[in-house]
Amino acid sequence: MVRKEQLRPGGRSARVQASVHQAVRALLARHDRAEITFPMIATEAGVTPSTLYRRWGELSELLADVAVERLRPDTPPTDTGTLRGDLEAWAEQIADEYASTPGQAMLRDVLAANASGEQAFQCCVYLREALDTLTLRAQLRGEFSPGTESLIDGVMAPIIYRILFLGARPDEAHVKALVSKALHGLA
Amino acid sequence: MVRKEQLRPGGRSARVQASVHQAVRALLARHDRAEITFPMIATEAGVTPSTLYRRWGELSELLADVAVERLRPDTPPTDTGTLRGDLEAWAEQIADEYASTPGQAMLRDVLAANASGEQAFQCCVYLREALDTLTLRAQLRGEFSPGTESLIDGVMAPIIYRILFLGARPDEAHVKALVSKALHGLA
DNA sequence: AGATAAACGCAAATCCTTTGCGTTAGGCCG
DNA sequence: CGGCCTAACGCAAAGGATTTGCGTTTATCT
Repeated sequence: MVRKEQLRPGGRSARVQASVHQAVRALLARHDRAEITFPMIATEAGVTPSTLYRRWGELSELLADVAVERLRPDTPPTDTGTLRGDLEAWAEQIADEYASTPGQAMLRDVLAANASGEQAFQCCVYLREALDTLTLRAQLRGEFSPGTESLIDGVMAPIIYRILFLGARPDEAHVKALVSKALHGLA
Repeated sequence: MVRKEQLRPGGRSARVQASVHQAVRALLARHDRAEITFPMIATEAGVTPSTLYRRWGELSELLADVAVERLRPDTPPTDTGTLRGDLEAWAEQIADEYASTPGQAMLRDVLAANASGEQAFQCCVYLREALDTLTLRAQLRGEFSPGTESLIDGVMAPIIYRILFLGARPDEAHVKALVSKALHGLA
């Protein structure tokens, strides 16, 4: 039921969307997500509940929208001088972000809404773009990179898997081992 | 709100639980999961809705309970004679099962309920047990196995990651490559 | 067998969700 | 620039879902 494609880009629609997103962020800060409802968000945002029902359909869709926006990286991955260093630093950062309580909640929101949405895919695109950046950077240095797909399989997937199913991020040594193994496979 | 620990094991409680679980499976077979509600399940199971609300609290908890039961493997992984063969066959089977439409829905149910439950962990335990079996089997043959943790990182996590975030399982060649890489790392 | 409390059924009250209709205000074209 | 078209919204009523108090059933323990 997400209608981003046919949304009018400017004016009132945009204001409503911004107001609603901000309301969600504000409510997430002071309530358990299980308590949050459309009427609550509507009051906070100054709109009527029916607007939310028509535009987002389900609460999980709206929460996923907000989560994807929060998961979008604001800065490119830091440049440490080597692919190994870049990967280690970036993987640690992602692990911290996604394993935090709000991070885990955002991951779940994004996956729960996936039935009818594309948020999970978009979330995955962010990771892929970052890995593309690191790979390109490595190539410019003359280093060899195993490539984005291998890095997703070897580094990202294990980290995300452990966060989702075990509720805890792998420790620093484990992340380094994953990076080593991913870089070791090809060379 | 899951109270399995303090549930009375036998008698009426057990009958209600069985009836409710069966009702959920029946409803999942003929309705979209978005349409399913507690009152609907209650009617199908012959109980009152308040029983469901008190015992499971949220619909996602009940759906996750049913999903975990369905994801529990009924047979041990097939023995092909080599660890590589075992891993390939088992990974293919898991990929098929989890990537199917009901499989994806079950995965999402399990993860969505994780906020207050332990279903995701239990689901992960099944995979770990199967990998333990394969590792033990390999050791009895005199083969070397990289170990359960490495196999989770190298084979299971990438498969599950791609199913969850991309909505599609890796193809057969990709799975074989994952197994090869996992077995190649140590030796 | 009797006591105890968990689990359930029932029903009322509350809240969420859906939906029809009128109004507002972007976007577009003459 | 002015007017048309319709997406998006607000409002309110109707329909379900959820919660909760209370009495009853029944599993468990002594």
